[in-house]
Amino acid sequence: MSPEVRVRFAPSPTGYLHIGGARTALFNWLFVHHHGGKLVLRIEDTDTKRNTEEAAAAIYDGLRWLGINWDEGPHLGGNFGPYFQSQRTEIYERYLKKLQDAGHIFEDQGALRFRSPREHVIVDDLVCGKIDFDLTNPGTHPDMTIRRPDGSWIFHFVNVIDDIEMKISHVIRGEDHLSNTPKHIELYKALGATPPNFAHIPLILNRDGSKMSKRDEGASIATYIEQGYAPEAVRNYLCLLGWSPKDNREKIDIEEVIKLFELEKINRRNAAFDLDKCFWLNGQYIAQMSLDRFVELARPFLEKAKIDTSNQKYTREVLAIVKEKIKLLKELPDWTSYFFIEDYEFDPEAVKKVFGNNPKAANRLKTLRDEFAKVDKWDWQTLESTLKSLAQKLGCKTGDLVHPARVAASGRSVGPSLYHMLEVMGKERVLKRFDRAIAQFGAR
RNA sequence: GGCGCGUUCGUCUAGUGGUUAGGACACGGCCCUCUCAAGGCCGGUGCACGGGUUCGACUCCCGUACGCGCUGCCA
Repeated sequence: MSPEVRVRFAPSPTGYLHIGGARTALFNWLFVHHHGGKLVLRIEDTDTKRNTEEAAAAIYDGLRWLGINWDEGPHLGGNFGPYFQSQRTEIYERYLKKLQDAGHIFEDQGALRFRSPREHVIVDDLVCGKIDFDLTNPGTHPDMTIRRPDGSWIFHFVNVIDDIEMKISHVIRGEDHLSNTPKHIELYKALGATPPNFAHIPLILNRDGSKMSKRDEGASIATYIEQGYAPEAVRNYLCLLGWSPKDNREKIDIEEVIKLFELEKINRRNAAFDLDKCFWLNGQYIAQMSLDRFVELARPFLEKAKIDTSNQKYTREVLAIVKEKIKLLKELPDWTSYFFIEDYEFDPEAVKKVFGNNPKAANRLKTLRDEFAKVDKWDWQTLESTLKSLAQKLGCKTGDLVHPARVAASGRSVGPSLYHMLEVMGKERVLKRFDRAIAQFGAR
């Protein structure tokens, strides 16, 4: 018989989702999706009884954003709840009684400790292999505390109880727990339970190898949400930390990862988090995603910047031409605001560079304006050929017309392809903008 | 200190006894070009060190160094 695959992600509610936690959750999720089974989300709030829901919200948000859905847990329930440790006291009492009756527990200054059997414990880890821990020496491996004098529970105990009660088949967690595992196995044995399979995955560190803490750049998933990363890109990057498809692919969709994912192929060495590469991968995702998806991701960022997106067709056309330029969604307002308002500001640097020391620029712009006024078919191809033939006629470089036109129409020197930009803006708007610029910069 | 785990370009990685040690990010150069990007091409940088084993080690074994984790009445 092969029992159902049941895994869990068991964070404690700290108010944010750590990138390492997210990766642990992701590997659990991948494992379940590869084999079929259930992912349980369990909130380990033994220590902090207050504000659990609030502090756990960041975890829910982060997981949902990454597309990591759970099958049992908060908001969903399930047959093995409650899914908050703070609500499971009776269960823990029951198991404690069992251990006490069997003589495994002793009191020490009001706290309760588990008496170790003092044996070697073999941890047969799916990632790390067989490891022999010698727990015979009480000096180096003291009997663990399972309950404090105030009655609150210690992680090692409740974690094991919950995994037994929730019928967890595979414990996939950070390598920081590897050394705790033999202690946990002692508990399983004392309770007559079969230990689950264990898989300890490497940790995620900073670029310099130091431990990533809350303050470090990129440590919290909230950062990626705020900066405007595409969730599928961050998820892809996370997959590549400690795991690889082994065929040099970097951008690989999640369905493919699910198909290839195996715990045995996870690396054993800690990985440094490379924000540059995550950023690059995000750019790849944005460039290659559908326009529909881009529009969907862009919406909240435009709304937040109070950009009027009521003209959906126009908004979509604008987004289509800036899509290939954007690396982070938070850049969107900067790249698009001038499409939506007429009183956009002129970047002084750009004005100076284009009109400042070249009196001809405004005149050229005027000439271009008159040529454009005659254009009937207002598309980028026509605009390009019109502009280029005018440049030839005037004996100037294409850029001599392009730059003034760009500054006139957008107020800045950087932007998407000029011709596409003008096409999207439409003839009437463009001519008006040219007129405004000619009036403003031509008379000096 | 003790115990455990790890060590291939700066970073993520491929590689499991015989390879010019491959890819990607980042970096530098060139090309393309209306700006900024993107893209294309080229380039440098790596098997921690020392012993074995072997005809032959990045690859196997031992040691050293370094890193990380655990060693809590944190999780």
